[in-house]
Order: sequence, then C-alpha cells, then structure tokens
Amino acid sequence: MASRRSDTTKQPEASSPVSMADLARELGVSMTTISRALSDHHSIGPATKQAVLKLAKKLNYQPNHLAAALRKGKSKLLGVIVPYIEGRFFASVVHGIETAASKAGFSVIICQSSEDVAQERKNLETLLSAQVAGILVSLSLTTLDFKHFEKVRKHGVPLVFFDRILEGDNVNAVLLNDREGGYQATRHLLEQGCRRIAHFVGMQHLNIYKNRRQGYLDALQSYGIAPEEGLIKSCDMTVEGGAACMAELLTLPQPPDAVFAAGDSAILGALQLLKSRGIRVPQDIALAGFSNEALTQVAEPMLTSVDQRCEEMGQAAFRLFTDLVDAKNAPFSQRQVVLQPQLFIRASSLRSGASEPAEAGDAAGALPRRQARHT
Amino acid sequence: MASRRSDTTKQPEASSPVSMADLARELGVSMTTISRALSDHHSIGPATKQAVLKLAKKLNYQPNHLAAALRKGKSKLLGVIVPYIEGRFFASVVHGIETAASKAGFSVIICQSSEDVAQERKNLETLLSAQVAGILVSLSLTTLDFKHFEKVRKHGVPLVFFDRILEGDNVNAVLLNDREGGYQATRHLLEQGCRRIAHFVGMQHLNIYKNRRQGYLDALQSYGIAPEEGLIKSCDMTVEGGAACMAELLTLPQPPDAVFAAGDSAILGALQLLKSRGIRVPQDIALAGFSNEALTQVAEPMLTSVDQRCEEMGQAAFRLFTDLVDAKNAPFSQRQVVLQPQLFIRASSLRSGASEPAEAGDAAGALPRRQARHT
DNA sequence: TGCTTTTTCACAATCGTTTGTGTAAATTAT
DNA sequence: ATAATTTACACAAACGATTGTGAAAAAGCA
Repeated sequence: MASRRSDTTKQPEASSPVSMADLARELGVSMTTISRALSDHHSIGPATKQAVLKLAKKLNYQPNHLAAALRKGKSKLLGVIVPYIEGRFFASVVHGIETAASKAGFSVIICQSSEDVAQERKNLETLLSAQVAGILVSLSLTTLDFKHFEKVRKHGVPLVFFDRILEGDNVNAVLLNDREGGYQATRHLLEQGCRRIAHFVGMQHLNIYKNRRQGYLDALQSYGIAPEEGLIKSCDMTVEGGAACMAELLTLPQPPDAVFAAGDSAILGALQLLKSRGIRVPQDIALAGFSNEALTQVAEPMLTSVDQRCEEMGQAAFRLFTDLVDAKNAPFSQRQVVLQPQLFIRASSLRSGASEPAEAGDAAGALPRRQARHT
Repeated sequence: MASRRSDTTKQPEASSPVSMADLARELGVSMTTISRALSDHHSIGPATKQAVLKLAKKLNYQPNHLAAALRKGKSKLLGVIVPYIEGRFFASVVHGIETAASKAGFSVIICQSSEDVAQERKNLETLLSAQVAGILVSLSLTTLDFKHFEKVRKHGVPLVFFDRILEGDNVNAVLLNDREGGYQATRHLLEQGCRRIAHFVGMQHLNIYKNRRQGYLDALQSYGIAPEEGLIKSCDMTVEGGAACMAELLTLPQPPDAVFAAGDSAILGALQLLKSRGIRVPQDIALAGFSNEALTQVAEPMLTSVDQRCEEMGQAAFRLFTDLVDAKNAPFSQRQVVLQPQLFIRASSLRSGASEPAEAGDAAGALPRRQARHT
C-alpha cells in the first residue's frame, strides 16, 4: 500500500529507486529534513542526522544527481572535447583530467571532434544540453574561428582550452611552452656539434607547430646561424611523411647533419629511411623529435625527444577550471598556464664519445608505469 | 518586466538559458505545444511546428537534457569504466564506444578504476547517481567478485562487460577469443619449425590470460607436444619482466627456440635481452606477442603479434547495450559476443628463407591512421 | 443541418531535489 | 518569570521538461 510502483508480481525485478521521499516517510519527517541532514546543514539536530544517514545506508539510498543539478542549476559534470581519444598525448591528458576531476566529485563526459569543426560544434551543443559545469577543449585541426564558442560564454559556462588554441584570442588556456621545447631540442643538437640542422614543421596555423618552429629558429640564431629555407620541410607528421621529407633532404647538394622534427612519428620515419640507406645515426645525422612517445624508447637508437607533460596538463586544465568557478566575479578572467617541456636526451642525438644514452632531468620517467597495463 | 532573472545591469553577461516556457510565452501557446512540436508529436499542426522550430532557432533554444531525463526516468548518458584510459587498448575501445554512442545520441561518461576494486565501486555509485542509461565496464585486476554489480542490476540499468570478466558468472559481455589468439600465435611458431616454445603468462584469475594460455596448450597438443612446466613463466607483462623471464629461460640446459608472450611489452623485453646477448631473432629464437601495440612495428625485427580488434570491441559493446534496452522484456538476457583475433605475422617469427615480413589477413592495418595525430 | 471523427492544443500532475520563509519548542539572558 | 535567542524542523515553490486527459474547433459524412 505504501509502495508507489505496484507491480502485479512481487518479483524483485528492477526494483525501487529509493528517493528522499521514501526516507522522509519512513522516518516521519519532512523531505526538507532529509535533504538538509544529507548535506550536513546546521539546522538539523545531530540525532536526526544520524538517523537519516543510517536509514539511507540501510535502504541503499542513491541520490539523484540529475534532480539536484536541475534544481541547483549546475551539475557535477565536466565536458571534455579532444580531437581523438587515442594516442598517447590526448589519452594521457584525459587521464590527468579525469583523475583530478573525480577527486573533486566531478564526472567527465568525453567527446571526440575527429578533427572536424562541425563535429566540434555538435559536441559543444551536446555538452551544453547536458548542463555541464564547465568545458575543457583542445581544438580540432579544422577549427579556424571561435564563433561556436561564443555560445558557451553566453551560457556562462567556464571554458578552458589546452594545448591547441587559436592565436590572438584571449582565452583561458593551459599550454606547453612549445617554443622552449623547440629551442631546447635544437640547442642540444647544436651543442652536439651539428650546424646544418633541418626541421620538419607541421601546419602553421596551429600554435604548437608555429612555436616549435620559432624555438628552432631562435636556437639557430643564438648560435649565429642563419636559417636555410631548404632545410625546413613541411610534413604531415606521419612515419611515411617523415621518411619522405628525409629522402628529399638527402638529395640536397649539402645534406643536413641533424634533424629536429615537430613530432615523433616523423622522426621515426626519418630514422628508418636513414638506416635503410646505411647512414649512421647519430654519427652522420643526429635526430630529435617531439612528444616523447613510447616508440622513442623502442627505436634503435633510442630517440631524443621533448616531453609534453601530458598528465600535468590535464591536472592544470582541471585546476584552471575550478579557479574559474571559484572566482566567478573576477572581471577579466583571462588566464594562461604555461607548462615547461622537458628534453629527454637519448642515443639518436648523442655524438659524444660515450655511446651511453643519458636522460636530461629526472630519470626514466613515465614509460615503465605506462607499460604495466594488462590488456 | 517579463524577464524572470532581472540583473541590475543590462550587460549581456551570462545571459538567458532560454527555456520552453520562454518559447511558449513568446508564441502565446502552452508548453505542451512547444514540447510536442519539438519532439515532432503528431498532435501538433505543421504550421505550429514550423513556428516553434523557427523561434527555437532564433532564440537559440538549448534543451535541458537533465530535466528531460529526470521526467522520463532515463538519460542519454552512458557510463564506461576502464582500469585506465591510457594505453592503446582501452583508449581504442573507448574510442569505438564513444563513436558509436555519439551517433546514437548518447554521451559517454568515462571513469577509471585504476585497477582498484574500491574505486570501481565508487565509479559505479557515481554512474548510478548520474542516472546513466547503461554501464559498460572492463574489470579491474583486483576485482574478485560481483557483489557491487548487483546494485546495478537492482536499479535495472543495463550492464555490459568487455574484455575482462570474472569467469563463471553469467553476464552480458563482448570478449576477444583469447584462446584462439594464443592458439594461432603458437600454431604459427610451430609451423615455423619451433618445437620448444616458451610462454609468458599473466595473472591466471583473469579470463584473458587464462585463455591465452589455454590456446598455447591446445596448439602444442595439436602437434603432439607435451607442455613443459619450465617453459611457462609467470610474468608481470612489463618490458623489464619480459627481459627477466627471458634471462631465466636462457639458463635452462635446453633453452627454448621460441617465445609466445601474452603481452607485447614482455615480448619486447625478451627481444631486447636476446639482442644484448647476441642471440639472433628469429633464427635462434622466434618471438610472438599479444595486443599488436604500436611498438611491434617499431622494434627490430618487427614483432609478430595478435591483434585484439579494439575498436570493434567498443562498437560491439555499445551495440550490445542497445540490444539490451531494445529487448527489455527478454527473460534471460545473457548474451556474449566473441570477437575473433587476428595474427599479424612479422619478422620476429619468420624463419622462412625470405626475410620479407608478411602480414596475415588484410594489409598494414590501423597503425598508419593512428600515427597521423597532431600533438 | 446534425452528428461523428479528426485535428490541434491547453491543464495540471509529475520526476527528485533544493531552499527561502515561517514557526513551534528549547535554551539562554535579564 | 518573561523576553530574546537559538535550535530543529515543516510548507511549499521552484528547476525544465514530459504526458495522460480532456475540450474546443475544424472537417467529414449523411
């Protein structure tokens, strides 16, 4: 008689989603009391609180976040948009975000734009409809303007970009100091005695590739070396693309003595091509990449590369989000967090007598932990 | 006067979350009409529908999924629990799930158990509180019983497992035929003339490792070879673990002439150790791994490995979920989908005269696409 | 024209929480 | 002992959408 949903049968099929009303009835108090007891409101007596909590456990009460979010106007959902979830970088960033978010009681909704701006637009609408408390996004390659993000701002939903942004726009973002990364890698090659250093660049409308290139140029300049157009090759950053670029460089009357690629796959392609031609690495040509992918430690020789601090980036992005909601009053909340990259020096660029590879900064790093996965 | 939220200033700060009520007022009709027009209900005239749709676009109306979900009792959210989001396998599966889910209008909430059953429990509660329409999960290593999943069943929320399950329980799941994978790999090594084949096994309480081992044993038996305890090494499936196991095997009076590891990292460790000892692969010892990680194509020689069909698994898992909701009446919905693995044969196991590596089944596969990522 | 059927829409309850306001009882102060 | 506080709780209105029921207007049929 007390049961609201009376099935014809008494079988314990998909049974009672016990609600606060149930608790209230059982205890003979109002829902207000239940709600306030559960949220530890000061106006509820300790005895009542205990009783409510106890009954809640007993009846296995599960709060309905939807209802709460609806009433309060803000949910505990966080939207994340990435081009792809696969691949080391974004997967690690998402890992960092999810870990931090879950500690703070947030659940993360993941969306993939598939490098398509139209899909990115849809993702935004989906997330807004889901009433997320905030949106973290790394732009798709095909995103050339910010129009669709205006809607987010209209809704007053905190927006944080990470890694990929559009230049010139004032947005909240956490970024890697790509220029510094490019600078460090190039500088290292210079210190190894290389003087004709080639560079594989990615699409220049993306801040990341533009800045890596700038770092490369800055390093050259610091050694008083004028950049040479023929040594800068545009590359799609695939293994095949890297090999193709390398092959082209070898046709030059005066080939380079080192290559710095803005991506690890490309530098791997270069390595494979060089080996197939019998050219020694690093003696004849030294190599350095970007991203510190797992493959850098599998290739032979192991590849020098710039680490992007993926997990830190994820943590920082979430932290920036919470900062934004905390300081919801700040007039111009235009914050940028810049992470410092870390160069991992390995055999592919070490020309010093000792062929012993050494790692810059702290030791072996994240790879071992990442490899202990059971699939 | 008509504005419900009247700010003191007229500045277009976090402005109007326009609701159905707004549309109704503007058009002078009831909310019922708005709601039904938006969901294309038959009882709304075409003229009215047009008007509503038009105004919705004009005012930039965004439906509040929370409210709808609350009323309807079911959301368009899908919960996914994985041990980790990093690493090729789970990232790819999640990619598959998200792609399929988003096509069907579902958003996916991602949770990581970090291989911890306590965290897994929390994840479940979080997802239930979020009123997800279904839960897809791959068990953590430390999960030894199903108690916490009973609650899910109680709530009537569809539950689908993938890859990792607990044996003996009747659950809906999509699995890889790991036994077949182990069988194919071992069989291939046998066909290459190997007769003393070692095996690196993982934790045996996990279905995946148990079955891979069974496939190994079955293949040996098909050749009338009795398994040898000393050739089966328990391994944590890391690079270091694989190297250690390999080193132990080399101390045997009669070392193996091949190794099949239940994971790629372990087989890579074995390869590295063998090379450091000057032992030739595959001539002296042939190698085969499991998972078809990217590193298999970077190592030299390239590593033979069993592909797990990650993306198909994700798609299948989502599809199984939708099947469950469609057939909500079926008495015993205990369905299992089994995917067939695919052996990729590469140089590490090819003893035939030609050193040319060949790939079983269709060509090069997923790697190239996966490498064209820009980070 | 009178009656039935269809089309088109409004009323109002409901999903499960939260929260401003009101009000008894219990405690303290005077 | 009476007034001023504090404590502990209930009422009821939201939040934004969905939906069974019912009723008026339009259309079809004789």
